[in-house]
Amino acid sequence: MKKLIICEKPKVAKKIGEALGKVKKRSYRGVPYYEVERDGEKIVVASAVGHLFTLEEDKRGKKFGEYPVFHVKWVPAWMVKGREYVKKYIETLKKLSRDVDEIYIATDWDIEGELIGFHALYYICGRRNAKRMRFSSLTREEILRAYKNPDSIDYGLVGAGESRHKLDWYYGINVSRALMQSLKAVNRWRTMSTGRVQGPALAFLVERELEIRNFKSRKYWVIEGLLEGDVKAIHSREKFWDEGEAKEVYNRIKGIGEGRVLRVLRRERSIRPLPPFDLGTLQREAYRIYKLSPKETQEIAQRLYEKGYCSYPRTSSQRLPDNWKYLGNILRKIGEIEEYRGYVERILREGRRPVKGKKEDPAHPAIHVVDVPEEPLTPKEEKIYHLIARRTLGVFWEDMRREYIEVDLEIGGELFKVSGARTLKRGWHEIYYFTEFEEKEIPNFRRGDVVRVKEIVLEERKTKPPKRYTMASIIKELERRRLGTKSTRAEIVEKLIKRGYVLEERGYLRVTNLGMAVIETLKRYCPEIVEEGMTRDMEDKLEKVQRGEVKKEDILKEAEERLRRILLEVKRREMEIGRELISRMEEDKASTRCPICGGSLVVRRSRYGEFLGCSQYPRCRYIQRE
DNA sequence: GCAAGGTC
Repeated sequence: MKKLIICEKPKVAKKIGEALGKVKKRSYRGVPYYEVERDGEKIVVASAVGHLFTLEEDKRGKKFGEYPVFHVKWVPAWMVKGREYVKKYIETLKKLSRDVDEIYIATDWDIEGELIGFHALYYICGRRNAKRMRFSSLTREEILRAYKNPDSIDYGLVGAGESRHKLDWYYGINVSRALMQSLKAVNRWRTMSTGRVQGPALAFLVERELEIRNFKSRKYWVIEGLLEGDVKAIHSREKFWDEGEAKEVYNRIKGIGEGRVLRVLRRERSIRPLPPFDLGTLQREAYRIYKLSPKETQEIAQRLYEKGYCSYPRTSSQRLPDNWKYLGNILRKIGEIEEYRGYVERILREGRRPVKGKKEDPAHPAIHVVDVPEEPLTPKEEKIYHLIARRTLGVFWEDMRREYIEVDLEIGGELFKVSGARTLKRGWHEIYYFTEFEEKEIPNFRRGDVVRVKEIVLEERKTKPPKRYTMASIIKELERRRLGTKSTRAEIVEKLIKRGYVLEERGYLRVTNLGMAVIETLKRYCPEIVEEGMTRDMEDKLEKVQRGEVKKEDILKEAEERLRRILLEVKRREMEIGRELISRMEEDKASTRCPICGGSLVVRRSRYGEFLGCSQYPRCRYIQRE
């Protein structure tokens, strides 16, 4: 009996192999796989590298840029630029599956995992049936349990997965093309895109942009009492919206030189260590502390993972593995680093347990360091590594103790407040010192004390518009709105920037006029693509497909018909839309400009086909090559 | 060339 186990990624193949027994590592065309003997059977554990197949348009008889298009098929992903490496994985699976009696699918337990596994089985191994290992963590016990009690493939889930890809393709490709063809209709060109995630993401950036544009600042007044020793007391009303009222209070008390302490409230608070990193939190912290973009942080974390220094980065878990032996080993390793030794020794000696965060991920634990770098890291890798290391260690450490003091003060019959805060014990903050806590010492007020008031100040202030999103805050917002996945959010944001819909300006994301125009156009013609409800709606439909309540062909057909109607209308108005987009784009002086002379780029035709050239030809002979 | 999703 010979068995083949197909995993989602190489690292998991290794883990599963090792859980099943003593492995022999082999490789074919540079792709590793693992052989194990178990109960007299030979087991080969190999893997995919995520999706091995991708959707491609059936271009027969189609012109470039034509829409609508709905005829797509699955093709090997190595046919796509930049993904050539997929080929050797497909070839390896093909070779290994030739003489096996039984196949186990051991991809991640989710919609994409089911599809990845089925595609490998169907297109590479030429089978429809296999056993299915489902595990929610990669511990030895869990892997063995999944191996001994295999499930079967959930074809409903496979159908839902296929539908997810196709729906995203239908909407994304067609509406993107409609935008581009609208430009082309007025003889201009520019890469444009939108989709189920990009659309709503840009839409809520636009929403914030409009809030800022339409913001009317309001005046308000604050009254402060300056006390001895540079202490500020603030009138308990905080904001006076009425100038007359503020002045009345101010005039009444401005000459008063004394105040009386009514109440002193001291509260001690314990602050638990910040939980271990999920990807989103790591991205936010790396941006906040080092100004690394979420995409770069993700790439660095991926490299640290590949080098074996950190755990799997694409996780939404905030919990370390629940395995003391494993954690102990890791801690001992981190303890080899001089600056961490003292902490590690105490954690081990006292058997300290890590705190957990709220978020969980069935497939992976929180991001943690797993080893000490042997080779020197780049400066940025160094930063991320130690950020993760300190976070990991801090999770085991003691609570921080803080004291917050609130003082109520009476000045001329008005209530004022003074607040102070200080750290009593740093605890975990000693290790993970990247968060700042305000230290605001105030005198030791006691109830009944009479305090000298040096001056009463009346200040006019203005309300401020809401802040724009940053690279970091938008990732969190996407997460909150359940748009995109932990793996794709950073890329989505970069894409909006690349398209010229959004600019990063002094650290803040500002929507360009083009970005605004794209959303306005989409809202007018196909509002569903800018509504985040579309994701929710799609998920509902996919669940029905999975449960077998609806046929995938039906929901695909429905989407197709709907899009055909919408796109027909868009096509009829291409020139109008194109003109609108162009005029808004010009306001941005965006990169439709010729980089040589500043003229605009226009579509030109030669006997070799169409190309983009400078409008100033023949004065300027610039041609854009892509 | 356009999406979104997996992974190196």
